[in-house]
Amino acid sequence: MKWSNYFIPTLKEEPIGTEAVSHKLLLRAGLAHMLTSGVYSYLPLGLRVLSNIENVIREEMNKAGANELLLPSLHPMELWKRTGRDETLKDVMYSFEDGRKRSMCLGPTHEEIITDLVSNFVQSYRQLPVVLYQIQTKFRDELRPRFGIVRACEFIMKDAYSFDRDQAGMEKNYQKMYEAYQNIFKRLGLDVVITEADSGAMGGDVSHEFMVPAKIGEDKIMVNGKEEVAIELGHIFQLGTKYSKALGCEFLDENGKKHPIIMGCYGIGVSRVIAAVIEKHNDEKGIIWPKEVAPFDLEIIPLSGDDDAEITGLAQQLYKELTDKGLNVLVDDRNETAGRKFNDADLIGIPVRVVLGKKNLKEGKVEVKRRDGAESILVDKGSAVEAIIKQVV
RNA sequence: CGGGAAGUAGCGCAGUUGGCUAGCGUGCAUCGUUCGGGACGAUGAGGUCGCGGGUUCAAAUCCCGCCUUCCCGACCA
Repeated sequence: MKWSNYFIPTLKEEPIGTEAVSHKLLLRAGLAHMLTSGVYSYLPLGLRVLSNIENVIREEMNKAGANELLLPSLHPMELWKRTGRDETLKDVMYSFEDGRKRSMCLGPTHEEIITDLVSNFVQSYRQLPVVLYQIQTKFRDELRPRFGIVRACEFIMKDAYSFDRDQAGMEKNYQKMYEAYQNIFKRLGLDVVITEADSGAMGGDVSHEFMVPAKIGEDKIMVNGKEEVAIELGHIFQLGTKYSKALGCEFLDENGKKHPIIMGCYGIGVSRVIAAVIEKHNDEKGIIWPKEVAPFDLEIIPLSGDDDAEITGLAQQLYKELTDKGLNVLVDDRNETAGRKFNDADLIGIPVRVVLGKKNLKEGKVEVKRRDGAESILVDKGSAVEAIIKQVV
């Protein structure tokens, strides 16, 4: 990708009304833009990061045996009345009457919807277990949105639901999800602290939260004697039969006897993960993306203010060869000064930077530098591709 | 929803004891010189001073009401 063809509106100055480091960098690096309090647009670079996070989650969910689907955001209130959550979640629900005078809401979560769906198709123990998940926008009327995308009125969540015939089966799926979550956060470069938690409005007996200690946390946890604030990124619940009973989601056993399905649900605040990753991976110059999250694998910076044909040509050649090897490459081909390119590169935090400059090229060398390391290395132009790949991997 | 702070050019800010054509930095446009850490010069475009009302010869500035945003608290991925 050429920078000149890509929309990366970086900001030189700190945006007003930002406190958290991750919030400042989210906006300065051109990842997102606020439409109104608690509502954000994801710009091309931010969308790449979001997609990377989603894909890590997808891989681990699929590995754990869950199937992806997509549920609607627009719900009839009728379904929510059947579990009584039209009342318990009243304050956070965006609800309204539509043109046909139907009472509707925008989904703040999806237990009711998925349970209703499964009840339509599952009748027998032979069809169980079923584990489904989606990655979708949730709507919550937050009175106080916070720290940019950390607590927003519209945010992206991965929510999975398991349906089993008995407690043992549900606990098995719960354990699989627990392990999948550990893998996900590890791959995303986050050290999570797992705590037993209160199930709150979700219901059920057992639940665990996946927390990342960070300054902008909204929850207080004990890290195993000291109190720390942390961001809640994931929460898994053993729901039991609360929703299946209320919505008639039942199956027949071997003896033709009817039972409510035993459920579990498993959420990750996907958009919130971006903030957590930035919060944990930055320095005074900008973001330092972990490999799996980074919007590009590497950035090539040709310093060819005078339209130097050798530098421009080498940039094109490296771009092609590295792209052919399957890497995502960003080339800062803008007609900007070196200082500006370097500062923007540090800000957007691509893991590896390759600088093509006159002085080094005279010696037949190009510079390769990792964003997370201080020392740059000089490599022969001829063997640059191999040397660069070594740094990326 | 309680407490605090703030709204002036795309962005960051100054101006607020009422007074001339509302200013600075940055960004943007054009031209020239630059080109390894946010370069320099010249010219230029860009404003319902958050909104509405009031006081006054005169309001960005004073008064009243409202809106919006951020931070702390209570509540949730």
